[in-house]
Amino acid sequence: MSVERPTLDTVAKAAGVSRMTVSNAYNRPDQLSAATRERVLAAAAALGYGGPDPAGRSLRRGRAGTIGVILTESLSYAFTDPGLVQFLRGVGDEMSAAGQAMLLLPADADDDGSLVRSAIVDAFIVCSIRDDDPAVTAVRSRHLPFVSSGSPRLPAAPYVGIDNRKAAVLAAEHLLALGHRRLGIVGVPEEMPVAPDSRVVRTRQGFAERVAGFVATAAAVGIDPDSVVVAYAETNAVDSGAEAATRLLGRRQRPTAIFAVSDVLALGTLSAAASLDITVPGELSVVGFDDIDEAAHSRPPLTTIAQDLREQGRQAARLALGLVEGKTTRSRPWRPHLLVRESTAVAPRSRRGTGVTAVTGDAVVRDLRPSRPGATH
Amino acid sequence: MSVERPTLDTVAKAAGVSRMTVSNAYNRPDQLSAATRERVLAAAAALGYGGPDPAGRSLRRGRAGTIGVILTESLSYAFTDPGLVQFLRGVGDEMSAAGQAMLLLPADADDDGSLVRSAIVDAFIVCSIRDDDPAVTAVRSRHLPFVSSGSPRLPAAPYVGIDNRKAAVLAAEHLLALGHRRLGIVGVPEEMPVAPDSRVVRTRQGFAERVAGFVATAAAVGIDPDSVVVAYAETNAVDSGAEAATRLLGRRQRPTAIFAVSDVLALGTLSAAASLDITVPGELSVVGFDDIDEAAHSRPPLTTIAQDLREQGRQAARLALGLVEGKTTRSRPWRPHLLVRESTAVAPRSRRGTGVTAVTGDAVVRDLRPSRPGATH
DNA sequence: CAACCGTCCTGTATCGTTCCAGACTGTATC
DNA sequence: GATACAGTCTGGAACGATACAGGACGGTTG
Repeated sequence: MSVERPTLDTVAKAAGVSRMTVSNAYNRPDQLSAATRERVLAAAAALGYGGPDPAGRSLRRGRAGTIGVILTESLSYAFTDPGLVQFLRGVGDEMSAAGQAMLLLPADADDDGSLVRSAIVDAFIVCSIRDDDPAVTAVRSRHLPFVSSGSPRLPAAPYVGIDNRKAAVLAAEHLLALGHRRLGIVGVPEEMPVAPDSRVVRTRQGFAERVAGFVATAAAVGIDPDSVVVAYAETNAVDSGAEAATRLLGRRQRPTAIFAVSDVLALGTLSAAASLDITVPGELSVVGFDDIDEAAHSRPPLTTIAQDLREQGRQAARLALGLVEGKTTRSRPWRPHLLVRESTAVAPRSRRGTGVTAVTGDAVVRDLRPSRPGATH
Repeated sequence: MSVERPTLDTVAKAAGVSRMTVSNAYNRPDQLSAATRERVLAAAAALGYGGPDPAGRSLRRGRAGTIGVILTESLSYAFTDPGLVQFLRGVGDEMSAAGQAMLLLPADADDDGSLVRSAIVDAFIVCSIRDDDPAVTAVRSRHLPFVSSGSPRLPAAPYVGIDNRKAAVLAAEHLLALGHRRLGIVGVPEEMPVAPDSRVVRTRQGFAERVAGFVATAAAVGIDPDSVVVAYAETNAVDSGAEAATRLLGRRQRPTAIFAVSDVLALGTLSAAASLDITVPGELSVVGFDDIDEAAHSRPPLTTIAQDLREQGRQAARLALGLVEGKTTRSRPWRPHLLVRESTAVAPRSRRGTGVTAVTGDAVVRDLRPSRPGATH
């Protein structure tokens, strides 16, 4: 037993052939006779040779056969976010199909970008990381193709994602059309510390845009923006969402409708309402965001802004794989839509006037649409 | 703009230094003067050099800085299994801490093991894949250290996981102690086709052992093993679980207690019961397996066999990282335990005799414990 | 003045593979 | 009998990086 790992040369010598023949035995069986191949593989087995070293191959070929996925947060947190998991699932779909592997890189363990710099990949997919994060800087400096996804849209890179502001408008329109005038929002701070002990990852999943879009839409029909109270959850987790919603629902004039900037938070909101014996949608309407799997199975099933995160993941992967091949496909922005389930209903009869003229839902919706469609591009 | 990517040599020539000095500018700033370093980096930037190529480094250093995680199924399916996600989360914890990345390899896209053979990693973690799967064969042939996890325990490799049979005994003991005698099981076929269009991955997450352990325990107190009906779900998913449970609950003599071999299936069972207006735990007790996050939040909260999958992931990662360093740490087998929440209760008064002598819970439990503890090791 | 120091930098060898051009067979073709 | 031609196999030259040994140099020391 030698400590040295055998190489193509070792095997070649043992089998009495050239190095190249050994390589061919593994990679191009048609380039040598079956007998020779047999002999070579036998020699390799005897030496405990593990097959051509991928590191050598990757160097020579100039391809890694791997796409790097850079996650906003620690891997640990990433897996707790069902939306992100859906996205990764989509990426995985395409990777499997392309026979490639995916390398998961946590941005939070990578203050100096060293993980990114040492990743043996052909391209990157960057998930919801701000432009000024060291991980993004590192990606740029690698001069490898990359795709940005989620939010924000990184300059000079193909982007997969939705317009969060516009998406939130859909939620607001829906609730206003149902007659709701006392509105609340469960949000997440712009820069969310992922865990108490982790550095503040400069993440931005578009939560702020969602809040802004919602408030602006409400304001457009005469609702005082300051009356739309935003309760911030500490993190994007069910428990935090429940905690924030409890604060909102404990207020003197509690809202009749809550927009949660993610389904996870919306689930927390449902749970908070249940604890306080507030019926949904009878006394409280709840709209979520993302349409994660659980949204369909909650009680009641969640009305939400659906963005097909899995398909977005697929598209991001296709884009990245295409870039490796030198294709510069452009992707169209993604279209979210409102998915009405059972967590929203007509506003309960208010105990006092709201000061806002009642309008029919349809009228409101029409009024709120951009007057010059497409001009916002 | 040249098509050629610049290398250390290109930069060295441009900066008027040796190749090694450029390398040091990136990797060992203390090995050269600040002025030279500045000059080198400026030249690199001007040329659009992306920093030392990790492929070359990996070849030379003989380390990849990456652990490969081989998943039973397509990446797509993997992300839908909360238990597996928890495990991956644990792996991620350790990887982040060690400053390493994790490479996700779907076994199903890898009929011939080519993905495994071309993975640039220092070690593998194999998740719930049978010994005879091509992916496992490929791992073996790589002669790299690897850890097996879940089930089955692969020969000659460190293992992280529980004894599924013993774990299921805990579930059976609990239900029997509550007086249940008409028992049902929601299981998953031994070889589960992950998706209609995918090859049959030869997976085994220990589901069969769980069924066997449960039935044997019931038999030990005089229950006819054939009376313990097993309904097989097509896949390990909530909907499939609900479908299987519905079959079980539609039987003439419907069971008063159901053991689901995973929490996901148990959640499906709860949902099926709700649809059929069967109260849990009043008319039906349900025990799950895994203790995924959702188990605590279901209605009612799920009694389950807890195995700390996240911690198992951590341990698997530590083991793998250790093996790379040449440490041959041995791990002890993992200990599952029964976590009683609110989905189980004393059996409803039976409408007819069961033919089994009533025994107290405690007595049953004691009787069922192995007579020679430790002898099964 | 020789010996020696630390700092900064260079040159060569090597990691394990694959590409490429060509050489050597033996058979078929003109 | 020369030519062409697959089918096999070989040796040299990259691929892009790092390890390592050592050289140049200005300065200190005895």
